[in-house]
Amino acid sequence: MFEDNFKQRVLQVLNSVPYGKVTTYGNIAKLAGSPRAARQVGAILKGLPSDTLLPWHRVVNREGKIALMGEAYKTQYQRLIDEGVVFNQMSGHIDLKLFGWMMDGV
DNA sequence: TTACTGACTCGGA
DNA sequence: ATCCGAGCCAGTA
Repeated sequence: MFEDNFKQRVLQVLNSVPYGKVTTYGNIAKLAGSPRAARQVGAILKGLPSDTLLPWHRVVNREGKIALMGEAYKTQYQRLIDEGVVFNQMSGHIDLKLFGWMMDGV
């Protein structure tokens, strides 16, 4: 009945992350009802089709850094830049105080 | 059914 | 700040 799959709820939360903002794997897991299932969020994003309309690039780790490597990193980085998200050039992290969406510290 | 995996997170050194 | 070890839990085999 009303107990949707964890995956479906994660996708729903992800779809509500606003343009120009970012959130963390752990935060999405919490909003989806499983605070400790951050790793599953990553696994779900990994399985998304390349042509998905979901804003998967707005998800970073708790340090405000992109969890991907190589080409995928560049893709996510560029898409965030296009949305106006600012990266600290020295450390490569995003200031979650400014760009974080529904984060605890805010 | 059990065992292993990992786009994560946290606490301690 | 960095590094390391352990916990977590939904998929997958």
